[in-house]
Amino acid sequence: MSTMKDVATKAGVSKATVSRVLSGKGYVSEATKNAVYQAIEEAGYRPNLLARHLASSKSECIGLVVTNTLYNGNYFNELLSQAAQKLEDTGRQLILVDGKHSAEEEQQAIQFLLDLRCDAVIIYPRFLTIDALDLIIDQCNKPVMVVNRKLRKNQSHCICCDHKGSSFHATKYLIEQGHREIAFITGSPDSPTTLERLSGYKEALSTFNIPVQDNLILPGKWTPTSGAAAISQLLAGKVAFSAVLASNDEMAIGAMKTLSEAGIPVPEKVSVIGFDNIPTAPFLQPALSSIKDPVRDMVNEVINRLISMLDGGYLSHNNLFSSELIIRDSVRFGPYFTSIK
Amino acid sequence: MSTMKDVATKAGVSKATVSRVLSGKGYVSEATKNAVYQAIEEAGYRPNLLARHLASSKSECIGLVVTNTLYNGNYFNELLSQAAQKLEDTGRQLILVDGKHSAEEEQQAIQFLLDLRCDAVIIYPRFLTIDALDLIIDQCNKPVMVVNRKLRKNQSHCICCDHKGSSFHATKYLIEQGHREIAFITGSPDSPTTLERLSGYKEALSTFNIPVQDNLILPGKWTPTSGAAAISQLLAGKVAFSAVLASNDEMAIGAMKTLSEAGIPVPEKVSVIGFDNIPTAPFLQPALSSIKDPVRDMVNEVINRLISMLDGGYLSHNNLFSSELIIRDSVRFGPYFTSIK
DNA sequence: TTGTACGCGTTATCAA
DNA sequence: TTGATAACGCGTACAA
Repeated sequence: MSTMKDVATKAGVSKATVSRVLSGKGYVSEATKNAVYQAIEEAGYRPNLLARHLASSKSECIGLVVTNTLYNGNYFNELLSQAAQKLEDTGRQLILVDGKHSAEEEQQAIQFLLDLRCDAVIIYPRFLTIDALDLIIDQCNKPVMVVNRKLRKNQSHCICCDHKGSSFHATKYLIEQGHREIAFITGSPDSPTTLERLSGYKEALSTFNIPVQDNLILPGKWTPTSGAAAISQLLAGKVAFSAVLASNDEMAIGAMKTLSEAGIPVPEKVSVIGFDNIPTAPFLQPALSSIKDPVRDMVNEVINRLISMLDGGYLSHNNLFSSELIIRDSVRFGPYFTSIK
Repeated sequence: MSTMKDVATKAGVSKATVSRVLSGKGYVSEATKNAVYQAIEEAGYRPNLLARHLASSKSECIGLVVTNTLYNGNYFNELLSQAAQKLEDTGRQLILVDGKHSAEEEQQAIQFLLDLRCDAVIIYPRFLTIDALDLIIDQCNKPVMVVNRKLRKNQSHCICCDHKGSSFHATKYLIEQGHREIAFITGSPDSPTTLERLSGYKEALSTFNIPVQDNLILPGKWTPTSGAAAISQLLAGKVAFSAVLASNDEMAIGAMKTLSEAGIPVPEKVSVIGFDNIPTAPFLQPALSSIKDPVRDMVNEVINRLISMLDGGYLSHNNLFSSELIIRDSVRFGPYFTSIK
């Protein structure tokens, strides 16, 4: 690879002049400017970004850390594409690195980006605790934003979705439709989101003086298979239920499959609501109502706030974004298995 | 940020010694080693990767270029997660950068990775032509691999899926089931994959002496909506058909929705096959048969070959991977609209 | 308007 | 076993 020095000698000028031409800063005569451009062309010169970033201590890069176990599903796609598109306008590059599958590796990924001298870092955490994240932000001199985790200390460095609130509202909606036996399928036990959605469900029941039944709460793992298994378990136990709230759409889809195989029509006999809103789902299963997370809006806010930290100028703050309940079909009241009970 | 020099003075040694301790190369006494470790701890030292990579001209990074318009869909997810997981084992970092939405920007993204001195680059091209890609590989001194594009010149630098072959076989399968009026929904016109799948369809028809009917070939845009529209067009034109081959699963899903709304049972009256194999689809619509692209296998081969270019030692070559036809439900023969015709 | 010289934080090659 | 010192390629005061 040819360097700036090669270009300089070829054009008969010094390195400094070449640098000036490239950066557009400082005065250069038209004549030498052209000579330099020609030399660049002839040499097939390309700047070495490592050297440039090292010398200038700027990189115009924004890092994003996501665990590869999350490299699937609609949520990640929206996060990534929105971040990339939003950053396009600012002339910065988005760099995704793998958080792999442990808190330690997640932290290493952040360190990697920092060591690469990224201008800022976005974290969509999976394993790191709130305290660990707070500590990282404290110790780090670069702007850091955390998506989907409510921090204890650095609250302006995080953007969250009101999972508990939206779960509460979904449950409330079902109750208002007349449902009283509402099954709930949880997410993986290690996810904070799992707890938030579950607590929203419980709180709504309490608010309406409906007792929480443990046998209506089924453990899931975010997958269609686990959703299907949850319903099988319910049916095998002959537990009465007229509605299902699944902690994501994949599980809701699995649940609906089991229901339909058991000859239980949705939503005539059982209403189903999922979270996260898979785009293709309504095309296949209009009866699946869903709660749509405002991923795009959150990412938007994250980037805005990062830019403001870098350039200044941004003011408004909104930490907690609310989900939207999408009713794809009338959710009707028809308690199932009540007679059997 | 503290540097190696800080650590050196704190430990009472020279930079060179610190470097030796960190790299593990060269002889260092246990005593000074410990002193250095302690100084590193106290200083909260972190290596500057820019400087390291600059000095060593190695980065242990592999770049991946994908257009952000492709940051959705199952295909991208599999590509990304497989690449990340595969690279984990080799101790290298995967860096995804955005190819944005033009050939020029796609090339810039590659240049960016090269300028960052990535050890190798993987391209999943969307806009760059074969010739442009060949040129890039010729001019580039780093290993470059192209996914899903058959190059003219640097054939060992690309891995492809046999789209034409799999489309041929799917069509052949339908013909063998007795179908003769097979509708085909294309992908976006600017995609090479679109042409390959279409030509496989046409070739199969020719092979069995079935005339290609232009009014059975509908333009799609990869989306469920466009698939639905294609079938609407078919029905409005009262064109006879007993099977649909959609160029991806999203369109197949859209097509099935229109069919079911029109009261046409799948697969009893019309058989539908899609490409790419969305994981959740079978949970919702068992009647949708699909052709599964060997994304994981291809990425696997790409990484293997890159590693071999970097480290040496890899031998076998397989440029063209074949898809697998997944029949989710018996595809039956039942020409639709034949009576009307 | 241009060139010189130093710094950015490492690695790597010599001597010592 | 260690320490100077020269790269690595570029940005940038400062001087000319």
